[in-house]
Formats: sequence, structure tokens, C-alpha cells
Amino acid sequence: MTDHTHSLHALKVSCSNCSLRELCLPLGLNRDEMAQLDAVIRQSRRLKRGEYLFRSGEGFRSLYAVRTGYFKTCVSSQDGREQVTGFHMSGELMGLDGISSNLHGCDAIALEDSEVCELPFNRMETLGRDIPSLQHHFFRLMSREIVRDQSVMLLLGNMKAEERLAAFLLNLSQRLSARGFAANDFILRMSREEIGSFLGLKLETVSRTLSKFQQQGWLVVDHKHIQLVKPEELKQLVAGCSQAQH
Amino acid sequence: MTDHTHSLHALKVSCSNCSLRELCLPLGLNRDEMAQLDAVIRQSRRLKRGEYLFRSGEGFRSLYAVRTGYFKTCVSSQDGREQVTGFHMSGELMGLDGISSNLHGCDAIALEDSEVCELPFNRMETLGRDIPSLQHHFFRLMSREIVRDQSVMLLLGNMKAEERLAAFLLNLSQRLSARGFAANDFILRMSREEIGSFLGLKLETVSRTLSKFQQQGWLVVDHKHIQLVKPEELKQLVAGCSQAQH
DNA sequence: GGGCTTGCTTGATACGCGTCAAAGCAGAAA
DNA sequence: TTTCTGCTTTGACGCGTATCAAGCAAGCCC
Repeated sequence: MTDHTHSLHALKVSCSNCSLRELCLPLGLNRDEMAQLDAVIRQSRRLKRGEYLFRSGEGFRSLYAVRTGYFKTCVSSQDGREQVTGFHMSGELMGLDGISSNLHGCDAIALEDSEVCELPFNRMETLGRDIPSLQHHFFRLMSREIVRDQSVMLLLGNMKAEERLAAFLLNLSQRLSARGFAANDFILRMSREEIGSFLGLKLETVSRTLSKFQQQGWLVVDHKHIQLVKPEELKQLVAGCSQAQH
Repeated sequence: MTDHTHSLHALKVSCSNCSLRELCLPLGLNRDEMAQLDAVIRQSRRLKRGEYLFRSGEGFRSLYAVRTGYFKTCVSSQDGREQVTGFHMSGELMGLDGISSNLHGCDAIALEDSEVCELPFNRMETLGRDIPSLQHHFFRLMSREIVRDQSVMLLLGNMKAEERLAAFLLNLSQRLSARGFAANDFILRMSREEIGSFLGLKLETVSRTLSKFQQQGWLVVDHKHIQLVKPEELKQLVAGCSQAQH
């Protein structure tokens, strides 16, 4: 491994499990383009658990891609209610909401010791003009975020507590398995309160619903350790209320 | 007026109130760039009330900008629950969620006789490489959509029925007044059920809450005609739960 | 170890909104 | 005009989740 630990190129090679695969692999860049990209990516930044990557209202300069670790993003109302807008694991991008106003629109907080790549947006934008596939990739990433937000709206607007939690667990399971981790045996990185905030529920409801799932034998809860015993049952629960496929 | 009624350029000149102002004005394009843009914009399309502009699952080719009229976009679950994800008036863009998968991710339906401009995405993307301010503008538009979605999440996740409806009415009021219409006297283009779907409420709750506001003398409801009598009271209601400004 | 903090679980109760039902009203069609 | 149809309003009631409160387990510092 070279000293280019901060480059996407190096990441692609060095870090097959926890890397920016989704961010860099589908591009199909040639060697020269890859070098250009490398030149723009800033050294990665490490954060301790609980540390803010950025705060709502701060000046926006860069997007951040999670290399390792786990983040939440959230918006706060004036009277202090907090809405978690997403949980982000390796390969996922944060900060897209800052482009519109040149100010970050949410807080990003590490849920465990983490590492991110900084992508200075201006330079990525410029680079996009020279590398069409890069430009297209950024449009796709932003669009994917919009699609994700729409499905969260469906969840918050239409689903009951059990459906929300089942959808949440299955989504987590699917993302973890896409990264090479076990799909049915994982550790929750966030508290019950943070799950509740994301799902529009109170922490007690999250706790009760997990207990209910456990009583039915669908999963085993041991604090933050979750084992999905009958994921099919959870899938059936969300089947009706999840977004229709066409 | 020329026969270029389909061009953004023409719109800019011809249609100061109901146009794509937000879409085209901030660009600061020169005459040549404007001509390039004109060449890409397709003839505008007219839709009758209730007609679909596109459907979830259809192939994605173009974005659509509302010239006149009014649209809703919505996603549906397999068992038929419908979540309205937004209402769109003149100058606003629809279809951004289709970029990620090359399939439209929601339905777009005209709520009254309407007219849209079709923007073929591939050609806009190509043009963006030659006109940096255009590229940047598209990034900003997509980011703005993400910011909007986040505030909807805050609404659906944290607010009570009264707060949701007040926030909805004030948002509508603000957007109308930005387009030169009266801020405190307007016609709702959508049904109670559609408002409810957007706000995560049932139509009866929407109706009851409107009645409650009327009883308190904050507004006058006459079917679809709304007059805000004391908008300050509504503002105070949402002040605490709206997103904090930094 | 003892005492503290923090996060989680569980129960009892309250309340907001959903559900069901009936009736009113306006616009479209005949 | 009359009838029909879709949308809205309003009331009564019930369910689901929030709220309040108590107790428990794990981790941490003294």
C-alpha cells in the first residue's frame, strides 16, 4: 500500500469491503482520469464517536464519503426537536443538501470512530466537465438520495410502528449484506432514541416493538445485537406497504 | 412574440409571472449560450386536469418544468396506499428522481389544465459541460429538492396535525407570493384527501383542523378558497417546530 | 466494592388521530 | 329544472402511540 491512502484509487484497491465502491467503481475511469480524481480527493479525516463532521449552517465546501464507521445526519427545529434524516455507512455520501445554499443543511455526527474522504465540491464539479461519466455519476447519486427520501416519506406518512421498524431493519440488513457483512446478525450502531427519531416514533415504542418481534420469534434482541431469525416474516409485514415496483 | 413559444428564452421574456424564472433566470447566460439552450428545450406539452405527465416505472428521458398549472407527484405502495410527495407550481421541476435508475420513481399528475416544458436530460447534461453555470444550476436544483425533502421529514416525523397544516398553508402562501400572487387569499388546487396524503393525515383531520383554524379566526375557509386572516398566528404555531436557522 | 450515570424495558394511563357513519353542498349531466 | 356524483363537514367511538413513571442492567469513576 502506498502513501496515497487518501485517494479513491488507492481505496478501490486497498479496501474492498468498507470502501467507496459505490462511489468510484461504477465510473469506469481510465488511468489518466483516475489520476485526476486522485489529485482532487483530500486526505481522509478521522472522527471519534460523537464528533460532528459538519453542522447545519456552516459553510459548505465539500461532500464527504464514509470510508469506515457510521454516521447519522439530522435536522433540528427551533424548540429542539430532532429529526434524524438518515444513517450512513461506508461508501455513502453526505452533504448533498449543502450545495443549494452553500450552507450545510443538517448536522452529521459520527456514531462510532469513523473515517471519511473529503471531496471538495467545486473541484469535483470542474472535473465533471472533463470526465462525463463522473458528472453523470454525481447526478445519479443526488437522484438516488431523492428516491431514498421519497421512500422515507412513504414510511413516515403511511406506515404503522411495526411496519416502520420492520422496514428499517430490513433496509439495514440489505445494506450490510451488500457490503459483505452478515445480513441477519448485526450490531445496531445507534440508540433506540435515534432509531425512533428516524422512524417518527418514541424510543419506548421502538423498544416495545422490538420486544414484540422477539416474542413472535422473528428475531433475537440482545441490547444492540440483533439477529433476524425469520426475516421472511418481516418482509411479509412490509410487503404491502413498501413502494410498488413497476 | 415569435413562434419559439417552446423555448426558455422566449418564456423568460414572455411570461414574467408564471414562467420558469427560477429555472432560467439565475443562470446569467449570454446570447449564444441561450441559443444553445433553446435548441435543446422541447416543445412544451399541454395536459388536461387529471392527466399523467409520467408514471412510476416508465422510462426516464426528460425532466419537466411547470410553465402553467399545477401538479402533484406521488408514490404508491403495493397495497394501494398513496403518498403525495409534493405539489408543484410554475417554475418548479419534476422528474429528478428518475435519473438514478433511468426509470421514473413516482407519478406526476396535473391537478388542473397545465403546460410543461420538456428538458431532455441527456442533452442538458451534455450542455452542462459547455456551460458551467448551467451544470451548477442543476446541482443546486437537485440539492434544493433534497433540502425540501428533509423539511418534509421533519414535518412528518415531529409535528402534530395543526402544526403540519399551518406549515403547509404558510409554505403555499410563500410560494404563491413569490410568483406575484396574493399571499393571503388563494385557491387550493388539491383535494382534502391529497393534502392529507402529503401531510400524513386523513382527510377528516385536514377538514377538522381547517374548521378549527376558522373558529379561532385565523383564516376563512370557503371550500377551496382560503383567506389567511391572521397569518402571524399560524407562523407562531410553526415557529417552534420549524427547522432552526443558523 | 459502592455509587453514579446512561440506556433500555415494561406497565399504566391519556390523548390525538383514525375509522365509521350520516348528512350537506356544489358542480356536472340529463 | 332534477338527479347524480364526488367532495366536504361533522359527530361518535376506538385504536395506536405518546406520556409518565418505575425498575433494571451495564459501564464508569471514585
